[in-house]
Amino acid sequence: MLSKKTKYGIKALTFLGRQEDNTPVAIASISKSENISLKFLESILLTLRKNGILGSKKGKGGGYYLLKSPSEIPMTAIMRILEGPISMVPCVSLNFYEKCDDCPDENTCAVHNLMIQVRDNTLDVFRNTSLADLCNC
Amino acid sequence: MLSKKTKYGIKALTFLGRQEDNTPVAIASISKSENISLKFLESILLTLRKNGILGSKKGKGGGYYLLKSPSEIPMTAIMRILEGPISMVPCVSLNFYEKCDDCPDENTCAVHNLMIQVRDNTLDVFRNTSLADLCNC
DNA sequence: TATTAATCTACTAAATCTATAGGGTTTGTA
DNA sequence: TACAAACCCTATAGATTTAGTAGATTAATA
Repeated sequence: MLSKKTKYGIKALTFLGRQEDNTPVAIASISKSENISLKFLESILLTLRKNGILGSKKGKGGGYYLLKSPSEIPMTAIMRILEGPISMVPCVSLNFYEKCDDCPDENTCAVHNLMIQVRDNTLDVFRNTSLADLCNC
Repeated sequence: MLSKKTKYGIKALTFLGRQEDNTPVAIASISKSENISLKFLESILLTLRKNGILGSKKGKGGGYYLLKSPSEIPMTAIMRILEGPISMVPCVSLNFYEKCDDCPDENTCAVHNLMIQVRDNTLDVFRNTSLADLCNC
């Protein structure tokens, strides 16, 4: 299941990507427009900033803005920052690999081999989608 | 993330599918062989039985066994029973649909449209995989 | 019939995660 | 200087996950 954190994050990013110019947008504006709890959104945008997706401006007229053009932001990046691993199990994760405690041999593990397929398919979607694609729908 | 419940469930089913004949296998055997907590596995197998995947036999010489041949058990069924919806958001779920509170219009929701793609790809994998495929690796 | 081996049922519990709320601090701008 | 906004820290209720404990029930067998 997609966490609300990710869902809200994507919605906020899409909202920012749809802005005419790239002037900062206040959290409160996004919160109202997208029906997202203000304080929750605050923490989400903060992690997006810390991970190089967003920039911020403090004080009056401040807010958040995209650091790159939406077409240059792949969904893989967004998903990994907000949701974490794209794989359903750590043992098939490219960026967050971890060995399973219980499994003696990955090569003969049914779950492992199945989840590699799922990962590849999901990855295909996210790699071929940028924030720009989400903004145009 | 795949829950341990699902992971263990799949491993147990694979173990059962790899048996020579279809005589009942005791939970304890599966538990030892697959490194799964006995009582946790017990509850997992119970739900698989209640959902028509497994049969059980009580008393001495009892245990669990597959009700159908592995090739007749699609992974979609197993996943839905153990993990629940295959979709990452309820608003794109075929079997567990729910409307989002926050979203005014699904057709223009970026998350919705993205997750439909993910669902379709994941579904493809599960639909084209049966338990038999997992047993042969 | 007594024993044993197994499933079944119910309750509990620790740990972690999720989604939020509150309050105070800092910084930039008008 | 006043204000508006991001920033930071803490707490927390609730849900979910992952078990563990205790016992009841059932069936085969000696």
